[in-house]
Amino acid sequence: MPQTNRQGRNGSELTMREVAERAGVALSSVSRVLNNHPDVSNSMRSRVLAAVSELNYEPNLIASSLRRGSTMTVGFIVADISNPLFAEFSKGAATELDLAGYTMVLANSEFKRERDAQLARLFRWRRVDGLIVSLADQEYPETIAELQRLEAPIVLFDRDAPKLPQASTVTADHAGGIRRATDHLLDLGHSRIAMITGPSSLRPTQERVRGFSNAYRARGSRYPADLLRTGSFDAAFGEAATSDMLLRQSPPTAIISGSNQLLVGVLRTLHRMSLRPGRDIALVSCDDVPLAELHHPPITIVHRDTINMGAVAAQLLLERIRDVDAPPRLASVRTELLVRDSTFPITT
Amino acid sequence: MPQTNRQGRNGSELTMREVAERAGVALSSVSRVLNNHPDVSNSMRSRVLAAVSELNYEPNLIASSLRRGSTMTVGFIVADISNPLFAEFSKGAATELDLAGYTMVLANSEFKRERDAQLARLFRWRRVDGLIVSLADQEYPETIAELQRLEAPIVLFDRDAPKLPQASTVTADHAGGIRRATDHLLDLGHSRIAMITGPSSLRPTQERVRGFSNAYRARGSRYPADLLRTGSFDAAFGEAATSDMLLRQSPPTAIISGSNQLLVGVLRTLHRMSLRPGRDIALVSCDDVPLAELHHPPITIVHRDTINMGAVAAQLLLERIRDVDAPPRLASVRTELLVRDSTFPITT
DNA sequence: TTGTATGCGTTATCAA
DNA sequence: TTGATAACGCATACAA
Repeated sequence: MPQTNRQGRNGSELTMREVAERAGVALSSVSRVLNNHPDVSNSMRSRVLAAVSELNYEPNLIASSLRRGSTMTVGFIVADISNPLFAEFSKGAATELDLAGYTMVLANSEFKRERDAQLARLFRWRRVDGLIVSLADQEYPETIAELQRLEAPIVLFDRDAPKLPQASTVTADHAGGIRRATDHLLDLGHSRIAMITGPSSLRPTQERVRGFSNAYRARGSRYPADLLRTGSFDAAFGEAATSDMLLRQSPPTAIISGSNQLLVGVLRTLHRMSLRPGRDIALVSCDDVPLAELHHPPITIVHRDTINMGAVAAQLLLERIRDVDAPPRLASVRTELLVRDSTFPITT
Repeated sequence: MPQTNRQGRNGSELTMREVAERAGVALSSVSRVLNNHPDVSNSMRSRVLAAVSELNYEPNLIASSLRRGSTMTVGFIVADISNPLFAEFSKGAATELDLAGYTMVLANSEFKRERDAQLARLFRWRRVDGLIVSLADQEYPETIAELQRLEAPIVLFDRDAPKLPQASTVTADHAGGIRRATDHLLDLGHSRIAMITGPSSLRPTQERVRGFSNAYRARGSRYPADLLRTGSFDAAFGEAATSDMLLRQSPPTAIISGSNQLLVGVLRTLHRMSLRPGRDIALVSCDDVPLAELHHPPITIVHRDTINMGAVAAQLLLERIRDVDAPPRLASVRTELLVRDSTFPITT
């Protein structure tokens, strides 16, 4: 005999079967009542519900998922769950999904592309109804292959993946934000502007570089290629890159940091070198966090509504879960420049 | 030619049945091979695996869960997923659970106690194999009732719940940390020390108050009750409480903030009042975040290893998932005082 | 070592 | 409107 024990009188799980017996009706009727099927009489409904509460019956969502073919579950693969920014994305998404009755499963790739692929497979095996992915590497073939095999809808979170044309995408206007930041600095008289940002293979980086370049080009010049550093999103990279650039013969007079984590590294180096933002060097970073607001002086920021961005991702996904034929969509969240005291006119 | 789509020919799912047919063996043999059952011949293994890869078979974890009675899934209810601290707890837990083959489902109560209860029920219905909970309210009867009905093991995360004696608990030595922080301030000559911390109904708050009180009592005095403010963990409360206290006739000369979020509020008020920590007022906060490290001046912190705390929670849970008879355990993570420039000797 | 057969708890189809 | 019954895909007791 296959043995399973949960609750219930004799050690086996309390199921609809017992409820049906108690109410003196058929198993199928219990199911209908519990699923609000239209064709149930009031007397049937009350008899069943009485039995349900007497026995303290609890539905088994696993069995339900198997039978229905849908798990009411959505996966979200993020690159770094401990980054408060990702935490806010996931909060926005989770709130929206909850409202629709979906449970979000959050997974962390730790910026490892192999992990992306693994997780995509695991989610497929778990039969999620949809997937939101902020890939560690938007080109990695294994990951793309795994995602292509997924029949559930996909939303790419701030990533480009031409090989996944069936996916919806949510992004932020990084190019516009950095364009405004660069214009702001150029207007203040800075010409040696450094930009330190993430991996060059990721959309946010590509967009930021584009915005940076556009600002210079609009003035008939080219951006200083020696002052552009792409690499990764972590503090250590920000720290090293800042150090490097400031030790040059002609150091930058302004720095643009491409993320909150990079900002931590940039500030570590500046503090170590006793350079004060807003006085000795101009500083702009991306995404508003307490550190930026409460730093002395407060730091100028390219801001976006992170909670909302998560919510939009969830909406795009739900749209396609509900309507299989809905075409993939692209949504972009706007950015805005919050000018604070870390940027100042250069005096030559 | 391996079929690339996991849907079978007729649109229905590709199952072990097809694999068995393709390999010319019984359905059960496929299952045995895939589950590494000891009694399988090498020839059987290779035949089955060949068919599996030819057909691109993918297991259905939902069906497997139903049959096995275990979902290889663990729930984690946190009060505020967007707080970087909780994000780190969950990262530590997820990493540990992953290693053991479990998938973590993170849920956010937003510090709403009704949400705790709802989520506990949902997780029960989803048949999670275990649950880690950082309750919004450790007394709320509905939540306690829901948790009591869960037959899967529970780990309380930095919470006390005497009504749940079957649960393991992981906590941090908040009392010791605050005791050291208070001693530090008293040694520096401060006597009007304010403490602003979370809800008085939660363990961390209770422990902090205890540590605060102990420090004074060890010196034969009592802590200044008018300077203790408990309330909530958010920045708004920190901002208001700080404001209140500083506008009194005899304001504190030092402030202890009970969380990273409260710190944000405290600093907002101090900045607004142009009071500089480390010069005009001494400041200690709990949990090291970039803001504390990179603030000017850097802020003295009661530190704990958050990632590790998450990992320990996962370990306690796995211990009881694997051995049903294992007794509940209590683990405590140590805290340490990181003395920085925000604390200084008072000059009267 | 392998095959046969059953049931996990639910939903959906079909008659009644 | 209700009831009987057949899947959903898999893992296991048992027979061979």
